[in-house]
Amino acid sequence: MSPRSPEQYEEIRGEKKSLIMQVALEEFAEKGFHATTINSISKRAGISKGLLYNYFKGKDDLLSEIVLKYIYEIYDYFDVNRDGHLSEDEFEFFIRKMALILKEKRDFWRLMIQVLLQNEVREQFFSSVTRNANEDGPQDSHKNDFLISRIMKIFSDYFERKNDRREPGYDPELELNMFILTMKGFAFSYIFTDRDDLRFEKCLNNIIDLYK
Amino acid sequence: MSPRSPEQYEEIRGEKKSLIMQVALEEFAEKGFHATTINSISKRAGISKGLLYNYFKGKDDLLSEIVLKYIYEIYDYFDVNRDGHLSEDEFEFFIRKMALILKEKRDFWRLMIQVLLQNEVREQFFSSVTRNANEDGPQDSHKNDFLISRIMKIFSDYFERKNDRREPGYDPELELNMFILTMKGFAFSYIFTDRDDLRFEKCLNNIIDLYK
Amino acid sequence: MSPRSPEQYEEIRGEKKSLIMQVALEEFAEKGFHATTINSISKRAGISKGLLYNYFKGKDDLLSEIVLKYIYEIYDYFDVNRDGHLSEDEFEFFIRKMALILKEKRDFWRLMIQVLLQNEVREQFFSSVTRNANEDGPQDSHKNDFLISRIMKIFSDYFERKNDRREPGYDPELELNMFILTMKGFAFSYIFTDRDDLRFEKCLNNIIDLYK
Amino acid sequence: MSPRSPEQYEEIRGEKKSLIMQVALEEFAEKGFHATTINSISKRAGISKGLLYNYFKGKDDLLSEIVLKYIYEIYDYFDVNRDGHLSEDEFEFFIRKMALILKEKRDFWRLMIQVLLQNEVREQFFSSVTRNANEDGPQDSHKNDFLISRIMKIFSDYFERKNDRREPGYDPELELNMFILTMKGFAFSYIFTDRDDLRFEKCLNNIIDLYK
DNA sequence: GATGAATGAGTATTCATTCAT
DNA sequence: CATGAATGAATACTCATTCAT
Repeated sequence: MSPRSPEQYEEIRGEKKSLIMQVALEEFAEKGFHATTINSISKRAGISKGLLYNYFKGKDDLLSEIVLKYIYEIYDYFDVNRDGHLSEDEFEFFIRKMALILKEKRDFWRLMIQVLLQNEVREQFFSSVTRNANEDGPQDSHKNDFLISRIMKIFSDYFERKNDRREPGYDPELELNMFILTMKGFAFSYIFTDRDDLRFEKCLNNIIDLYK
Repeated sequence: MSPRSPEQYEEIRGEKKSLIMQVALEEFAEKGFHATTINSISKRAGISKGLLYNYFKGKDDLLSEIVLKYIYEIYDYFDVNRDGHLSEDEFEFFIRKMALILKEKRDFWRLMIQVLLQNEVREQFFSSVTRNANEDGPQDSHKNDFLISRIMKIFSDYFERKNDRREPGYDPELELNMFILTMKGFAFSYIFTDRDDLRFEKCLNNIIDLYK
Repeated sequence: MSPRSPEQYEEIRGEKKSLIMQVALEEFAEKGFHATTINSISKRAGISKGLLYNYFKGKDDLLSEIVLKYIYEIYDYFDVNRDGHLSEDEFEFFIRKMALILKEKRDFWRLMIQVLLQNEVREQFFSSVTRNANEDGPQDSHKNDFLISRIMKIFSDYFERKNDRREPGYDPELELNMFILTMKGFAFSYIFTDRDDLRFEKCLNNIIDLYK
Repeated sequence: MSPRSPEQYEEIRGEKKSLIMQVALEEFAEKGFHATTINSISKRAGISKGLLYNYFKGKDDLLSEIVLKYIYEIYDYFDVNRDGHLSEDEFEFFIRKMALILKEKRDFWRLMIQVLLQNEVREQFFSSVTRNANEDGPQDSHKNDFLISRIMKIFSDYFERKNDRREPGYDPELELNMFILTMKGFAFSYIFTDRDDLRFEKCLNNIIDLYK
């Protein structure tokens, strides 16, 4: 007789929203953002089209909520709020964690690549990131950049520190860039492959050997 | 006022077709395949919608013709019909050529990534390739695979040959995979960046140093 | 903690209903009937959508209840249940009262115009009215007509009576029609203007001078 | 075999566009803007929904094109580009022309009232008009105002001139406002009535008698 | 070859209304 | 009484494709 409590409503909303985002992510990853219809998402989620619009303003809003949610999740994964110092063991841990995230959030990365392929979006997102990481100046912590540039800075410092105890020809900036490039190669190979592959494990070990 | 010869007609047809494909590629790369309309393509090409359908069966046909055309172009770039033997100098030449192609055909690669993101397409395309390249058996020359697997085979042989004169721990298959992975990293970094970057040149030299 | 008496419940119901109708009228007047959503009404009234359906069968029902309520209010304003005789002073009082009602119920009139713009509704509403007023026969007191036609009849009689003491060319029916027409002009000018305007007062006085 | 000439295409476009606007106006006038569907318009015009969007950007664009078209038509009707001087005969001609336009464009006026009922739109449209007309200063011929304010100025001048030869109590501004008000009353009465009515002719004559 | 008007199936989105709690 | 999640029919709008000229 009596209506649900606000907490009950909040819980229902939270669960439904999660469900929709999960289902939508899968569809987006499989078929692409544009090729995925609101219809198929709601069908697959077992809800009506209208309900989806109770939770999201539209298809674009759904997309950006998904992207933001996962970015924050990944951010939390790395617990970036540490002292900023990366030991060699932590470095290895980091790399293996990255591989794990690639595996567990493969759908998200596929979606992310689609997003980054659109010219306008890409620039806001990535451009400033690498630039910030290579600079020594105080971090310019704009909202968007903050998450990734923070990680980049930690790696930049890591390779800078290795500079001290290496041979003269060692170029820390080149080393950083090559490391990032190699990780991107690993990531994209992984994302574009469906099944798990024994070779990836070997490559990962090799990358750690090379840059640790 | 004399009527054009059949050859002239053929040439006109060829040029128009090329123009349309060129324009379509740019639009696809900029806005994505689904977000690009036949209307905008024909407008930008300065022709009518109807005429486009004189040259292509439909939007999908336009896409696959573009993809095939560029794949063949890239294939020709490498002049793969050689003896299959790759010297160290040829290896370096190859890598630099690849970088050049990335630069000149950036639009194509952006489109290609979109294509490969669609699950069904991806599998037909890439999966068999790397497997073939790692096998010694006679080449399985299916249409699609042939082009890329042929190149892969040449690289596979290259690293196999280096095995003979290196230290005991050398693993040619791992070396091949790491090389491919690194090149992919280089490629994706390049594709997703708009402006040319000094760092890419340094990275390229480093890659050559590492794997030549 | 004692349960409310039935009377209290009834009072609460009445107040809630009034609140909803008041809010709905404002929204209808501002944005138009179709452009106003049940959602915005209930939000603005501080209640749930469901509750609104406890008081009204639907959006249409809400509309017609509003229209009827205000018509009766206006009817009461004029206290039409008099003897039907209109003195000159009462005539002036009437006109000024009309102006007052226009001012105080501006939202209602804006809604009313929307209603009358729909073909089907308009006919039921206004057509018979003026005809009735011009006829001498016994009033055809259909529900809808009754309210307005009663007023019209009073005015008709008023101008008929003036006929007796005026010059030969005096046409009471024309005078009635011109008076109604002028009042309509005044009304519409007023309704379509947001701010109060000094000129309206002057015009009103002029109208009274002309037809009193 | 050969395609239509640009002129032929232009002709087809023009006719179709007119047809759609005509039909849309009727529907808008009958059922109201919001209650009219693109579907019903296209059905009634005997075309597909898609075609409508070849000619108009959307429902709103369709509306504003209709409104503008008729405003310009009405403007032309009055041939306002005269010397600005209105003789008594021209005054009468003007009034009768207005009545004619009301009759012939009744659908348009019904639509116009709907438009003016929306708060934002109304202000841009009418507010500046009457103000401009009452001022003596040089006309501020902003785009929107120009059409109507020009007409208003002519009437304003007309009543100003009558001031010279009338008795002392004559107030030209009041006379102008009363005239406008009366014409509005005539217009609205006319617009809200379906059939033609003998009484309107009588009223019109009376108005001319009063203000000529 | 070439044009662009015309189609219609498909898509995102809205909103009155219902109903379990 | 009261709530707001849930529904689904309806609606504006898009776009690949066809076809008469």
